Amino acid sequence: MLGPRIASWILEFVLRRPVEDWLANELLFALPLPSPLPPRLKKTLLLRRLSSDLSLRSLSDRTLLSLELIEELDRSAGADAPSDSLAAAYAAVAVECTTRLLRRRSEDDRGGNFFDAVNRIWSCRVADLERSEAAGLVSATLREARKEMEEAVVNPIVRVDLMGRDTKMAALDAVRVYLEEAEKEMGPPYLERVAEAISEDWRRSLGTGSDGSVGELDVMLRNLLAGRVEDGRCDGLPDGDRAKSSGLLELEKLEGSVLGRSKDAPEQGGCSTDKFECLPAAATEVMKMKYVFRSSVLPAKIDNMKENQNQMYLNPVFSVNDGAGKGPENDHDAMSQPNLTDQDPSYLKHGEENRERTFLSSIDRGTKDGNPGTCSYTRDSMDHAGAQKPSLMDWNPTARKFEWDEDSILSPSENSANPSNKLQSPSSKRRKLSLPLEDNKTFIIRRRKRKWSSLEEETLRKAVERHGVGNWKFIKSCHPEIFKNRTEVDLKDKWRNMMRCV
DNA sequence: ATAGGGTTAAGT
DNA sequence: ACTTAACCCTAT
Repeated sequence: MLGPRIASWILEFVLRRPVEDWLANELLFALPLPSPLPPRLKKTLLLRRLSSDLSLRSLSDRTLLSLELIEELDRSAGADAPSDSLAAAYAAVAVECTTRLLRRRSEDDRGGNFFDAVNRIWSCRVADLERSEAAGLVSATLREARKEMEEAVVNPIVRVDLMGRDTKMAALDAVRVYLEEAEKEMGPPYLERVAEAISEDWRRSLGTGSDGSVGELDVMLRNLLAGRVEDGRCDGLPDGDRAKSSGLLELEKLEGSVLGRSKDAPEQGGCSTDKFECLPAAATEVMKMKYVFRSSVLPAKIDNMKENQNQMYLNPVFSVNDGAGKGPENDHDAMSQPNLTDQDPSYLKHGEENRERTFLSSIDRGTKDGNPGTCSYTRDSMDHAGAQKPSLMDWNPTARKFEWDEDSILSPSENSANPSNKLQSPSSKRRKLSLPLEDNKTFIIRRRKRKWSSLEEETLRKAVERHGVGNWKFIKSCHPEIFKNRTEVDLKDKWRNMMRCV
């Protein structure tokens, strides 16, 4: 049996190792993780995401978001204030996210993107931050930078000065410094600590031997995946590894004693959770987190394991950062990555990406409304967190539709050739949404209705006042946190509604 | 990306 | 049963 707690340990361990990103992702999907995810695992995922950005040398708004989420996570774990290095990284990345648009200015763009970015990042995002509980992220440096950015909007000399600076290197360095510090603070992966306490030999057999070879670990993980971790059961390990697997079981039992005497273990600053909680596995949050991570680390198109394996051999797109404090020396060989988008990772793009069969089994096919044709997610993070802020790892809120047919569950690759077919009704303009099972065996998932909060309404009202009607995407990007559960279309619809009442 | 028509479901 | 906010689909 592979319990949720052990699954967390394994994932944390893997995330801290230089395994391929796709492998880590597959494991994220395959493992029976607990829900809510343990804070320590969340933080590990976020750090890994940062690490990925760093090794890809791709800093974007999503990097900013990662840093914000880390701050929020630390804060909810009781940390007083974000560390200097976190605040410094945030400031440096914010500066880079703005100035890079200055550098990239092209013939058809007369700096408009830069002005947009200043507005979006500095006038909206940072201003929001200042007013929020996350104000700790707003350092003196950040304030100064904000002044400078706003000055740059009106003063070409400041812009030229900005362009002359290597803000990218500065930001990458700042992120690197923070990462090193954070990983040090986290200490070695939990699994490693437990294993260490039990047997040096066992630890080596997991592939963390002194030769630093990852091959063995890769093989083991692939076996694990090939065997499909189902129903919390891990029966895919080769015989030789079963012993290790049951060793894990023993570990779980030993958790108390081992951790009870973990004085020699490194301090667990920042993220207070020294140990993973063991909570019942509810699919929703786990899925959310999986989405966040998957969409953030993987290249846009990931269809199945086989393809990914091919990709691994033929086209090793990702140069995964060594993670666990191996140091900054590999900066030079981190080539720029064509496949990486600047998109906010927490938002999946389109239907095709949603059509992942891997996690179908985890979807809550709620039939509480008695409608057999609809699957409903219960993804209201407020429900879990009470009056708390929405979950950090909110599942992709912009996903609108989810569909598949029975055949594609059995053989996903064969039927996914032209997914858009299924969207079109052969005859009429619109499909009969209420009978999805009858005509084409397609499920339609409708998002749960969420009433607009007064904060959302007020923010929208002000934003429209400021930026005008119709700039929905821009407005959303100005308030990524407030509108994280809304699509641009939602904003538009809401405005339409608000206008109807007046 | 956005506008506008259409659908769903919560609330009365 | 009716209203309407929230959500979905698709032409442009």
